[in-house]
Amino acid sequence: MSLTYAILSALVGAPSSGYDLAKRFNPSVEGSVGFFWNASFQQIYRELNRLEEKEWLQAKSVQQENRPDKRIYSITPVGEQQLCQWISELEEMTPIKDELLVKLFVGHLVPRQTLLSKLENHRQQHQQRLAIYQQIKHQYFQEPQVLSEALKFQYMTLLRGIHHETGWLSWCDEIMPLLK
Amino acid sequence: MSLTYAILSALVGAPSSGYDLAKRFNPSVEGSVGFFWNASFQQIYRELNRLEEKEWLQAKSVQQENRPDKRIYSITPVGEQQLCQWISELEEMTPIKDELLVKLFVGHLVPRQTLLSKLENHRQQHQQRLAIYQQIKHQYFQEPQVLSEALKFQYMTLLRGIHHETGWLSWCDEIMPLLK
DNA sequence: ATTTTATATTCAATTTAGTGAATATTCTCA
DNA sequence: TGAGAATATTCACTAAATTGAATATAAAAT
Repeated sequence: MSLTYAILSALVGAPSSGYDLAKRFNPSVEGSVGFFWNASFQQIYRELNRLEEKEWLQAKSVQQENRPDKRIYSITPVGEQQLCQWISELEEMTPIKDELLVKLFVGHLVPRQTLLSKLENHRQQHQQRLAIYQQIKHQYFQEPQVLSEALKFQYMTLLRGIHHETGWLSWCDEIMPLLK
Repeated sequence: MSLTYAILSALVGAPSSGYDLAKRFNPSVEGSVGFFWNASFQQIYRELNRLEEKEWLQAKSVQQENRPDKRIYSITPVGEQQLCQWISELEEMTPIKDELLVKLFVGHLVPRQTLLSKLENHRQQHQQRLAIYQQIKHQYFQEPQVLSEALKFQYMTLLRGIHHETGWLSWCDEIMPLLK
């Protein structure tokens, strides 16, 4: 259900085409909803059509000369009202669901090197993702206390990404010695 | 696809009924797969039937006197082989998908107190979950260096849970002042 | 001139996940 | 004795996610 609201949220203050949205739903784009939600372009276009039909979004066709024409979606008052209501609802903690941990749980069934390689690989990926987040932090959020309201909230989600990645790194560092 | 393998993993060395499995797929049961995967009992029974049909699992009916009869599932050699092959495959980092962060991203649309209450609530839930994990750690994993191979891997997944919760707590502590 | 890449979107099919309702047995507690 | 809780499982429906294919325009690269 949340893709609905993730799209609505992404469009608040930033009307976008499906194509642009799809890019923003990718985790390595700055200031992006990709920090905390992701979806394929097919999912996004489908959801945009549903939301337009419900009139939570409205679309404006834009003729372009240098590229194919596109449709820019923006949130309607009804959509914003629905979004606000959803925000106010109670939500549960998101449970962990992670393939790597399933694999590790029965790690004794495979050679040690298999898992060690996986962990080294994951560690590196988390390190890279963290570097992206840190770069965004330094570029756009040098002085958090002077940010606009809207940006302050985006900064908080970025911080969540940073804590997420540092948590993975410290875990890797703690368990890799146990594996050797 | 991973529920398949999460179930296979859960049954390695611990044949169980659907009912017992369903309990183990709950995050607050010690030594449990619930640390890193969760599923409803309906999902689990359905998947057990599929896996029995594929002969990755076999079931043994057990008559009981004090309770309704049950079927105990255990992994077959084919199932274990499939599990090992899946473990060896490459997996991606699991992207974050979190409702609370979607809500926070557009937090400026609602009163501050709404989000502050949510954060306090989440902080408390993560704190409680962490306490459960710490308790399990102290009870079963006092001396990690002397654990059996199988238990050492389970310990690593428990540590992941601990890092996950501490990461959430430190994030809450960092952002809550920004919200006030 | 042709291929590739980027922009921009749609449709169909399948798989996986999630929810609600229902059934049956036995124990415990009032 | 009857209600409720715990054990044990199945069926049906709906929603969400995944995958593959397809179409079209225009720029850039070979």
